Amino acid sequence: MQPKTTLKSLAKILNVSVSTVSKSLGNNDEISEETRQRVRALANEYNYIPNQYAVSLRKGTTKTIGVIIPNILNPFFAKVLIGLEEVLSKKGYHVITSISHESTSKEVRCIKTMSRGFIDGLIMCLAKETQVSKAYSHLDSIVQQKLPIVLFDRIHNDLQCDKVINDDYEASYNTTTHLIRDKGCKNIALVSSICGIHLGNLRMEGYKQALQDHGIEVNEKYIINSPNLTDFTTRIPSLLKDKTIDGYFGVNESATIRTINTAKKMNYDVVKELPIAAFCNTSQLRNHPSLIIVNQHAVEIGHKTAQLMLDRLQKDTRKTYTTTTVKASIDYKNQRNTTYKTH
Amino acid sequence: MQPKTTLKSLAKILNVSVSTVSKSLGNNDEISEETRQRVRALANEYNYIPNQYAVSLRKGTTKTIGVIIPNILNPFFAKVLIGLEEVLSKKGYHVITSISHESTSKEVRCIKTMSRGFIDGLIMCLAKETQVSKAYSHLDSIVQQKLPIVLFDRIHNDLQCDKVINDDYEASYNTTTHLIRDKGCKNIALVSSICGIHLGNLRMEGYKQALQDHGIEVNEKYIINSPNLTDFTTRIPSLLKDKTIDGYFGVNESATIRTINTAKKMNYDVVKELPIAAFCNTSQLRNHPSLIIVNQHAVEIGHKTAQLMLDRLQKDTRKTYTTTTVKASIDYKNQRNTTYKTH
DNA sequence: CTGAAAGCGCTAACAA
DNA sequence: TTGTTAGCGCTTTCAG
Repeated sequence: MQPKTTLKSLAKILNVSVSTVSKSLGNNDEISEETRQRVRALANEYNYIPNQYAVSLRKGTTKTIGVIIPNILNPFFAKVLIGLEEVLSKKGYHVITSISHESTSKEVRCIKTMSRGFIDGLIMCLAKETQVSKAYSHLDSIVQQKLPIVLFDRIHNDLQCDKVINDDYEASYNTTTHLIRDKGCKNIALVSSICGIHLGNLRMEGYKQALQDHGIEVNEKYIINSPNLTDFTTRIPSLLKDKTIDGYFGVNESATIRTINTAKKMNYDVVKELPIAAFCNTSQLRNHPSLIIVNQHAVEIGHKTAQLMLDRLQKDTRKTYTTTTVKASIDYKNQRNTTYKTH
Repeated sequence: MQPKTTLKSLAKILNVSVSTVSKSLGNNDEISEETRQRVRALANEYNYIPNQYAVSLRKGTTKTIGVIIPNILNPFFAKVLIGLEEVLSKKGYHVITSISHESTSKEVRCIKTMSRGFIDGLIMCLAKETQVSKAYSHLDSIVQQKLPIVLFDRIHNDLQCDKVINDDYEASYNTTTHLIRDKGCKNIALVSSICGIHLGNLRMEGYKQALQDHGIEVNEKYIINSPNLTDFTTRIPSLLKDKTIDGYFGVNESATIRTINTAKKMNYDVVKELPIAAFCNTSQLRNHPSLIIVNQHAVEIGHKTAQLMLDRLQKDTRKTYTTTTVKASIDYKNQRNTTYKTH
């Protein structure tokens, strides 16, 4: 290691006290303009960067936000992360990211490492296992510690914190309606591998309600709803062979991909033959010429989530927690309909 | 904030000194077994977690590794990240990630924030802009600071540090050979959007050499090599219309996706009609029934990179730097041929 | 076996 | 306008 540039070393060179240097760098007007300039010049020359650990220890604030996401390979989460970073880093916050790999125990571990001393706030999306088993006790302990927390996408309603979600029910309802009204579909198959996750259930309900509101009976034969992608291997082929089906709705990305690829293996290009709508963030699928994309506006979810965290960090006296909905839009005309609704 | 559990607070309760508590928790045998147990029990009860910032400040070591990747939406990088985390977190290291968005100035900013006080070592993949402009001076300053650094995938040969790469030239050579020998291709089109990146050039050379070695002349008409994806929009259609082409080689993922989707828009299912080989990490493409996948073994690149960092952190007296090659394999038979070669 | 004390680099009262 | 001092939470000599 090179002899590190610290306040002390700068002070020595300039023959002033450490606190003078500290104040100068903080542009404190207790210090004469002249001294401030001398200090700044030298600090610059020596490429001085304050030691974040010392600052944090002293100030009791860390200027870093922890983020826990379930799966980095899902581009939805990658995009949210980009959005988070954009607004957080602009405000001088660092972002440290951990991945729970959809497991509750990993989630607990991540929280434990981050939650004391290390971060000022926690942003997270619940692991699948956590939502399915409804084991939320590890979250309570964060709230008790008064560590600000913002949940996004997969939330736990009872937790006292800010939340950001999609309008999953409405988006699903509208998409199904679009397939019925504009595409003339009557027998719409639904594929989902997020059974058990709350937003998965909402999307399912939106689909069913839209069918009913248009006088179409729900047919369980047309629905694959299993958390296990391997179930798909056996069930998709029979679905695809059912020629009464005249439209598809992929309620999540991996289920959609699995369906399309299985079809390809059977030498059947579903996307070309039938209208397919899907929640989707992969560029691969998004650029697909004929897919009807449900755009979740992941980056904006990141922005909104980060903003809520920032607000909370500034004025945590405010006791009311908000749930913000970022509306998904259907990109069948390449249009963007993003609007926020706070309640 | 709840009154925080610190060494001090535990010491007070137990009526011992802070240092006794500290040593007990460190399982120091200066302290009697009995006392150690009492301390451990209480620490457990109060859910004590040491303040990382204080520890780092005191020890002069941070137990965190900074990672800079160019683009989180590229699943190759996401997978490397997973690999890095797996081995680093097992050794008690935290990982903080920043994204350079392929820009040199962002890269400089990331390095600046991380490089003093904050991290023990830096793992990075160069931004496209950095490689194209060959502006490497910001890296020299890290080396001067004696901060351990490991480069992966897109490296800078002259930098004195450990490196992990794919055998890009050979992988490309072998893939092209496979298309020629096993698939009977003679006129193989190549698409690339990583022109200017060193490994992009290597893959290009591997392709050309394989052609020549099999007595096939390189035809520039068959090659799209532009850093700009929008160029593809104009050039791909004429490529696709050229019926003398009997095989495709996608030298990177986004170029491949763009090509396949453009074909689809033209109602032409290339993948079904012709052999297509591609460097690829997206599950969407990977599961594609008839694609010939060049598997880069991204997760293992992460493992290897992390291991090199760990080694360097332990015994940095060793002066020689190694470049490790993780061999890519061609998954045309769903086989896995991963081997390492260190030179 | 246990404790007192110093100090990592920084900030912020309080003195001068 | 500048400097002195105390202390954030922790580890680690050194003394008892």
